[in-house]
Amino acid sequence: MTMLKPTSKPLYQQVKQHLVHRVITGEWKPGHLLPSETKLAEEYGLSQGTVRKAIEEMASEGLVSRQAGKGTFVTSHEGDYHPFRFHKFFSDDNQRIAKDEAVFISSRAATAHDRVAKALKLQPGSQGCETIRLRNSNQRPVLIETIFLPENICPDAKNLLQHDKPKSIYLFLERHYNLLITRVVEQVRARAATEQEAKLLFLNINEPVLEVERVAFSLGGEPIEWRTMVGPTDSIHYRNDLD
Amino acid sequence: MTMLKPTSKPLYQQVKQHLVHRVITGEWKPGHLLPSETKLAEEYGLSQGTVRKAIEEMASEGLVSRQAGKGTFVTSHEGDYHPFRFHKFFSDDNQRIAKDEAVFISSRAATAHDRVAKALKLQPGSQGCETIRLRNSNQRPVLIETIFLPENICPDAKNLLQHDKPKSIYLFLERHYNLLITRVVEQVRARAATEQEAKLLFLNINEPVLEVERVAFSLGGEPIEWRTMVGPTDSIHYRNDLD
DNA sequence: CAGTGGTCTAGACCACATC
DNA sequence: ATGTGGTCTAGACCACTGA
Repeated sequence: MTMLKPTSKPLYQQVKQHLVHRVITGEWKPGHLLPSETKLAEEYGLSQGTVRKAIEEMASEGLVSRQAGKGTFVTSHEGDYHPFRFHKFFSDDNQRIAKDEAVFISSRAATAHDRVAKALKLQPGSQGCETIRLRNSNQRPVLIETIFLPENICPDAKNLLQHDKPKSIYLFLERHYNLLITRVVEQVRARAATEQEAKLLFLNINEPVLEVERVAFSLGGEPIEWRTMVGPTDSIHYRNDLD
Repeated sequence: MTMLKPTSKPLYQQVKQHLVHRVITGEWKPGHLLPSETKLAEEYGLSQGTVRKAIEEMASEGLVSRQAGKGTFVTSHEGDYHPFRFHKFFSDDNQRIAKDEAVFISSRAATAHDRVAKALKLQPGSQGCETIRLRNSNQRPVLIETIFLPENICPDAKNLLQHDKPKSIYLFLERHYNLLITRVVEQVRARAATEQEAKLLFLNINEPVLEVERVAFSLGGEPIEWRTMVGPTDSIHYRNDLD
């Protein structure tokens, strides 16, 4: 029987905390079955109702999912606190367009044009690093990402990016600049594909594409990154879940 | 003692639905104190635990807030539950495209086509009410809304809508059917305008438009409404704020 | 069939608010 | 002192799952 610290916190909270710990440390991996309420109640020396309340909170937070008759399973929590949580593009068969490695097209020094400078509150003509990547879905290029990072905030980004080629820019910003992105604002539009876009995405020119323009802010509320994501939406879409 | 319908739904769900109704209809107004669990349990002829579970769900959804020793209060849902909180369209000068009255084009009985039936989990061929509205920005039509409401959930919607012409469908659903919309899922795509759309929006045919397809769910998690919102994005955009 | 989670009951004790 | 919600227990019955 597992012992709990004799704090004043409610027992079900302590149980929840302990169960979360066991999930995080990998004792129960994503997709795996947890012991039944009865077993856990016995293990912790508590009633089933108390353990139930702990598990129900975890379920409501999406850490586990419950199925009557089968049991409680650890959710594959690729979903919530990972660096792709801002990525809203999904294929029409419900796969997130971010798992596969992005293809790096180029990474070069660039001047912030008006649209970028305004969004990131930079002096007009400020220097930075512009990176272009391509994302695939079902072996087909579906998304062009154009990413601008200001030189004054992210010095030497060009070389670091060319060396790292990270899957996630936000993981890269954490590692190299200690910048944690906590908020993004996106503007979504429909427009015709440019010649360059049509070429990269194997489209006809003037075909409709979705353009997402994003500004990412750090923990302190400072605008850090500007990017656009452009692609056709016949086999993928932008999904938004609101409550 | 209040009677509940002898359906197969769990009692606490029925109690919750009924309590929500009493809040919406103004029996208990924002800021007011609800009867105690004991009183309500007595009133409904159920155990305190069952009523408790109903109230706890309402609290977790922010409809009421609880204070030990004092009681349960209706949340002043001025800020959070307002009916336009799901409306993500803004003009490029940052005005929300929803304040002005929508122009009603038509409201007619219709059969749910495949896309609708699948999204709302209806039998193929189910009946319902299809409403088309137009929204303006700066004296120009910019958004076509096509709204489908199932007949079995929203009986007589056609006549009620033609009579009311409500600014907000969700306010309408609350008033007439006691349905509180708490969650929507949207899929956003870019595509070419159809002939009819081009005519209504003063566009050339095949011009790129943004299409937002939405499914709205009630408090109980049941899909209620299907709609699309279609428009050009040269003077407006779809904005998403993520943290 | 036995085991699981889902629902519902009926009690108990506690800390906190109010009067 | 009384009433509130917060926690905890111990049982009951159900529907669903899988062997």
